Amino acid sequence: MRVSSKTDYALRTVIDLALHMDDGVSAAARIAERQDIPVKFLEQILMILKAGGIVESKRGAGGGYFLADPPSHISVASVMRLMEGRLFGPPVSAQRRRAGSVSSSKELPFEELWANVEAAVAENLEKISISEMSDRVRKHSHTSLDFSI
Amino acid sequence: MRVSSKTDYALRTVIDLALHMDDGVSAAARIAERQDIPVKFLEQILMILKAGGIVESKRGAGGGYFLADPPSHISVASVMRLMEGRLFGPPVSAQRRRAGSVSSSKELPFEELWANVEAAVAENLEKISISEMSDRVRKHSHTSLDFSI
DNA sequence: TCATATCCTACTAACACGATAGGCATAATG
DNA sequence: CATTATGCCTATCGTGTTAGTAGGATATGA
Ligand code: FES
Ligand code: FES
Repeated sequence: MRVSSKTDYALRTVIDLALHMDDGVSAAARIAERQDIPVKFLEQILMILKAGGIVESKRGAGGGYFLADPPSHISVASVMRLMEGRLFGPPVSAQRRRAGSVSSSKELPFEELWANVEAAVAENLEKISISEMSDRVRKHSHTSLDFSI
Repeated sequence: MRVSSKTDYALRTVIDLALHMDDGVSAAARIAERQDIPVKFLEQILMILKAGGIVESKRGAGGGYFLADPPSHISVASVMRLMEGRLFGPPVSAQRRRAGSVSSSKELPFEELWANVEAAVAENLEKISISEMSDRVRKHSHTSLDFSI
């Protein structure tokens, strides 16, 4: 079970915007090179983030993107939910499709199981804000100047 | 983020085996029809479950599969981990592949994040045993005889 | 008017997933 | 011994999702 690249990129993007709030707006191209994300792919991600109310934008020359809310008010969960839909969902097996989503009573224990896990994940990710994440990133880029070969 | 059908099938299979322990071994074909899983697909899943030490098998006529351990000693987590690899892992983005898994220090906060979530998921799933799951299933197939149209 | 942006849609390549197929190996049964 | 029932193993395939590209329309500041 892996997180999608899209979600990964989205998180990096939002954190990047938090780290560069003072510089005013950030053009997609700027973010892309800072975070090493394919520009055109990033544009799509930014559209989703905008539709989801996480970032706002300013068009035209000198334009770019910026966070719609203070970083401390944005949770990792909200970003992830926007990109992934459910944080931890049940499978949509062919079996289920054959049954036509008639969720028989035998399915209930499974639904309960997955719901519990999803709740655990949500609890975890709701607690972490983008400002916490950006703090961590900042700390790490200071401490290690990376003299490795 | 959805659980794969493979994991879903594997769980149902193991629970099915728990429910039919008295009948001796269960042939793959039996399990397949009881759980409505494509037989040949199930065979592959059973191979994995066997390699993972969760089920054992008896070959030849009258053969079949059975649990390697008592259901109370098998956790949902162990089955799921076997099928999915990591319970909740980081993405393997092209970015990361370009970097050649050099996990720079900037990645650490992310690794920490995913590791925490994975731990939460694990904690949740480690607690639930197959015997609990089979109990729940049993209870539900008794209580509701499903007179729905 | 030009350069620099966002915005939007369509397309495509690669991969993962769910599933299928065919055949070999082993064991029970008569 | 032949037959039948099973597990064991590998290859292949169709489809959907994912990750990434491409091109251009639209807006804005200088
Ligand atoms: S026992 Fe009925 S869903 Fe938990
Ligand atoms: S602050 Fe958590 S990884 Fe360094």
